[in-house]
Amino acid sequence: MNQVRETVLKSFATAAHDHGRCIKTALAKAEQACVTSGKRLTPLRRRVLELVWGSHEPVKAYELLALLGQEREQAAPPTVYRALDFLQDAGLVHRIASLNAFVGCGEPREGHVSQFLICTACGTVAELADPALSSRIADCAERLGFRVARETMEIEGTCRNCQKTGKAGDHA
Amino acid sequence: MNQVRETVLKSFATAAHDHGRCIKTALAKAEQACVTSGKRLTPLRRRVLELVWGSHEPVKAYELLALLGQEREQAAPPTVYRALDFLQDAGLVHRIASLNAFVGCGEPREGHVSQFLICTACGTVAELADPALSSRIADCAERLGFRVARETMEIEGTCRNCQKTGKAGDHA
DNA sequence: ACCACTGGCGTTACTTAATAACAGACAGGC
DNA sequence: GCCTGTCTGTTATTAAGTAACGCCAGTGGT
Repeated sequence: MNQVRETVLKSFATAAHDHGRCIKTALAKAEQACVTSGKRLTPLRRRVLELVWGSHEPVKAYELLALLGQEREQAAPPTVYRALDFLQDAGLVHRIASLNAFVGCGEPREGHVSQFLICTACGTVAELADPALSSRIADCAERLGFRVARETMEIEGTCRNCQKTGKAGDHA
Repeated sequence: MNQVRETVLKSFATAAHDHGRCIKTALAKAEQACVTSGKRLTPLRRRVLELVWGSHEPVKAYELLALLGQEREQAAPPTVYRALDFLQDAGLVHRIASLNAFVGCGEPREGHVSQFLICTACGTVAELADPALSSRIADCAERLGFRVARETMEIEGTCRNCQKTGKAGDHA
């Protein structure tokens, strides 16, 4: 059985970790990824990415819109949705369908799988990248002649911290 | 490795299967389940369930609303959403988050897992219930001290039929 | 230098999705 | 009868997402 990826451990250690640094790293990686793949990380897109990375909690499109509205006159829905579309295509953010929200992706790579643990108490989201899961899915699908294009896995529950502190907030 | 459940095979065999019968069975099971658990499957709720079972394709809330509107004067969003909420709680329908849509559940049971194969060509959805997948998820989660409450798995791709016929419709 | 083409963005308007809050109806227990 | 809770009707509003059009800056060809 495979080692569970470090990404996850990091993300749930929110109390401890230096998030400013976390954002910087993410932005740097993103920039790098765009250079490599010839995609244009414009100021607007960069800023949206930065805002998404504001926390490890999923951010809603209209929240982003409001944030953008504070710093520039012009901010309509398409502004933010277009940026988000780009970022998704580039593998820099993931959309969490069950929450209608977005989170930054720590390991930009196109065609990336999308497996998340979502703590409904604190709202934190951790990305999982378990090859065993993916391959099990592939097995099931193949047996049915189904060709997999995209997998979405969103697991809600309570993270270790929130179990300890008995939190029960409603970030569902 | 476990046998993949029959449910799936049935659902993708849409061309062949007698859907009228399929609905009837589902409704009967639902009624039974409600009796057993002391829940009230009112005429409205029953009708909504029936409409959801109209096909094996996911149905949108506002489509249901329109259908309801044809047969009764009064049909506002809450009408249909409340019915859907009830049906979800009772485990009679599933919500497919990535599509904002609903499908009937062939095996009503509360706390049911939710694993779907979604054909983006024909729109058909098949429910998967693979214990191995669930247990692998549980493993990953446990290792991180994460307590799983609900799992959502939505796998998009192309079903066997559509691969053969080369269909490429956009039921994404 | 000029032109055409493209991609990114601004803007307006609209559709779809979902929920809040309040009011009436109705059923069952006492 | 009356109280209580649950189901439904109704109105209004918020959130989410998309369509369509036009401008402009950069790029590449001639």
